[in-house]
Amino acid sequence: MTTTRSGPYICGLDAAMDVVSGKWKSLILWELHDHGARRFGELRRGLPGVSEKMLIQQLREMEQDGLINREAFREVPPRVEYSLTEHGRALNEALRPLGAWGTQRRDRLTRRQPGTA
Amino acid sequence: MTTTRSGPYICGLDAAMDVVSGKWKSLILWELHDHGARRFGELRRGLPGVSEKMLIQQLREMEQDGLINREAFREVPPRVEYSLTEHGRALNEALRPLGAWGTQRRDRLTRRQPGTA
DNA sequence: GCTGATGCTTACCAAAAGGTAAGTACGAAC
DNA sequence: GTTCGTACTTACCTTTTGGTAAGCATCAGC
Repeated sequence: MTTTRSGPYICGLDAAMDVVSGKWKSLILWELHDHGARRFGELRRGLPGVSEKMLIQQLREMEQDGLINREAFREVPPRVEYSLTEHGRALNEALRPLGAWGTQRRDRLTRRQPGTA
Repeated sequence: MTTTRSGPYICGLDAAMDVVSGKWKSLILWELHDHGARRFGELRRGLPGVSEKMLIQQLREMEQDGLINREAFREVPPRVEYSLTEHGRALNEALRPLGAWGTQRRDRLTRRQPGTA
């Protein structure tokens, strides 16, 4: 896929979910928001359990969707830095209430099923 | 699966995405928010393209996750009404900024690729 | 006793998403 | 010339998700 995704969206939420769904994307957004520019390897170490293939795949899609910037430095060994674009930062702000809701939900769950979470 | 989902969430966003991801869930939330209580058939007609299997599946998961109520009336032909719980309403509120962001994104896309969306 | 309406359930299949493991390119250090 | 570190790439496989189509249970109306 060489262009940005754009299904026949029914509503705005639809269009946002399309961009944000993907096992690691919200975590990548968070990581970049927290640390500013990060290298590929730093991201990999920051996301426990992600494989290189998955990480790159999600980064590429997010780049195509205009959420992040990729800057490659022509050095050896290579260095590549990822950072949020303006749209990415705005998305992160828009996700904040959802994150807060999720935190409350997680608290509810762990209080009721202490061993499961 | 008889209990609520609860993976080992990394952050609140994670926990929220788990509950909201699923092709029709955000649309169901929106539909219930818009119309209040709705019958199974009304929801099906309100979501263009959804199959009965998918609709029920998503409704069951959302019920288990405490987002919606299911009320069955013992009539013939049967009548079942779905409505948002308090948590469901709170989730909808938390999704509002994300929906707004998505609407902006959709507008950007349609302005730049007029035939694709 | 057949049809219709409603809300499911089931079996089976296709597509998409995700995971594993190995390989590549580059030059610097040894 | 072999090893190291970085950032990928590729082939192959498994798991998850979504879709299709048919069937079921109930009773009212005809």
